[in-house]
Amino acid sequence: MNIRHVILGLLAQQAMSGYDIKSLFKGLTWLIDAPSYGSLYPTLHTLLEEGLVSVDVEPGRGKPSRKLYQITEAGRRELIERLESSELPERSIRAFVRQLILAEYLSPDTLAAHLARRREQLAEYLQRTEYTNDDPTEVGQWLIHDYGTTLARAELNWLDTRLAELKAEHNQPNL
Amino acid sequence: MNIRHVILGLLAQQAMSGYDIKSLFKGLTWLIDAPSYGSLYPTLHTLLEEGLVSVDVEPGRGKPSRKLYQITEAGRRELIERLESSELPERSIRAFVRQLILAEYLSPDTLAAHLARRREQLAEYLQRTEYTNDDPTEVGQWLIHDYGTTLARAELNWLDTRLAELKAEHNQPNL
DNA sequence: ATCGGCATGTAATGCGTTACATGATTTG
DNA sequence: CAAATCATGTAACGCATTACATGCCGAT
Repeated sequence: MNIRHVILGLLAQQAMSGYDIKSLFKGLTWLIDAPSYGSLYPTLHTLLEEGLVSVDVEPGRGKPSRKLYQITEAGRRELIERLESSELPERSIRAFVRQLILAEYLSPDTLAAHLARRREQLAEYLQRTEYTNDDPTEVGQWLIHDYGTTLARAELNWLDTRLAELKAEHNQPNL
Repeated sequence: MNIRHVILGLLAQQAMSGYDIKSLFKGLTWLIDAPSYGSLYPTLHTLLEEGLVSVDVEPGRGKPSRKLYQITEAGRRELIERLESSELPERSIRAFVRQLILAEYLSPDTLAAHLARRREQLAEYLQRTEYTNDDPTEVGQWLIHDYGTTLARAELNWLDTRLAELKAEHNQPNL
C-alpha cells in the first residue's frame, strides 16, 4: 500500500487533482503525514503514462489551471487486483488509515474483513499488555503503554460498532 | 526524529541490544512499524564510530553473543541538543509515539510541552471537523472521519489526564 | 525433525522528503 | 502590503525496507 494505490483508490471514488489529494491528507496530519508534492505529482504522471488514469485540464480563470485526474478502466482493474488480493498484511495505524480512506470503494465484505483483521490485532495487543503489565524489565515504558492501551480500547470499541453495522446491513440489504 | 534519535533516546534510559530495540517496537506494531534490522544495526555502528554509544559484548552461553549498547556522555549531549531544541514540529501519530517512548528521559517540563502541543493539534482537528461535518464535497470520507473523531476524542482525554498529573507533580514535587 | 525465537549483519533498492522554482489571487 | 491559499512541477538526497546470509537453542 504505497502512494500509488492510495491515489488510485481516491480517484476511484472521485476525480481529483494532485492538490486535492494533498489537501485531503492535510486534514489528517495528526494521524499520518500528508504525502509531499514531490511524490504526488510524479506518481500521477507515471499513472498517466501507464494509462491507469486520464486528465482533464480545467483552465483556471485567474488561478493556475487545475489538472483533474480520473481513473480509467485499466486503473480500476489494477486497483481491484491489489485490494482483493489481501497480500501481506501491514499492521500500523498508517496502513489502516490508508485503507479506511479507500473504504467507500471497497466491497462491504472486503471492508468487514479489513476491520475484523484490525480488531484481532488490537485484541491481541490488549491481551498481551494485560499479562505483562508488571514486567520489571520494562523500566521507562509505562507512559507509552498506558497511551497504547487507552487508544487501543477506543479503537476496538469503534471497530465493534462498525462491524455490527456492516453485519446488520448484510442481513437486510437496503431495507 | 529519525531512528538515530530514537535509539539514542532508548539507550539513554537503558542499555540495550539491537535486538532488544526491535522487540520493543514489535509490541507496538498496531501503532507504528518496527524499524528493520537493516536500519537498526548500521545506525548502531555509526553511533559507535561517532563515540555516541559504547558496546559491551555479552558472550551468550549457548545463544549467540549479544552486543549491549550504552550511551556515552557525548551521546547524551547530542540527545539533549536535539530534544530541547523543539525544532520543526512533526505532527503524525508516528512522531508522537516516538516521543512518548523517550518520555522517561525528558524533563517534566519538556514532556508537558510535547503533550500540550499534541493536545492543541487534536483540539484543532476536532473543532474543524465539527464545523465541516456536512460538507457536500466530502463524498466517501465519512468512515475515516468518524474514526478520526473517535480516536482524537479518546487521545485528547488521555492527554488531559496526563497533563493534570504533571501539573500536580509540579506543584508538590516528591511529597 | 522442523519451526519459532534468539542474535547479528550487508547490499541493493525503493519510496518518499526537502529544497528549489514559479506565479496569480484572496484575505488580513 | 504581506501572508496565506491555490496550483504545478523537478532534482538531489535521505532514510528505511527487502532480500539475503548465518547459526544455535528449545519446544512440538
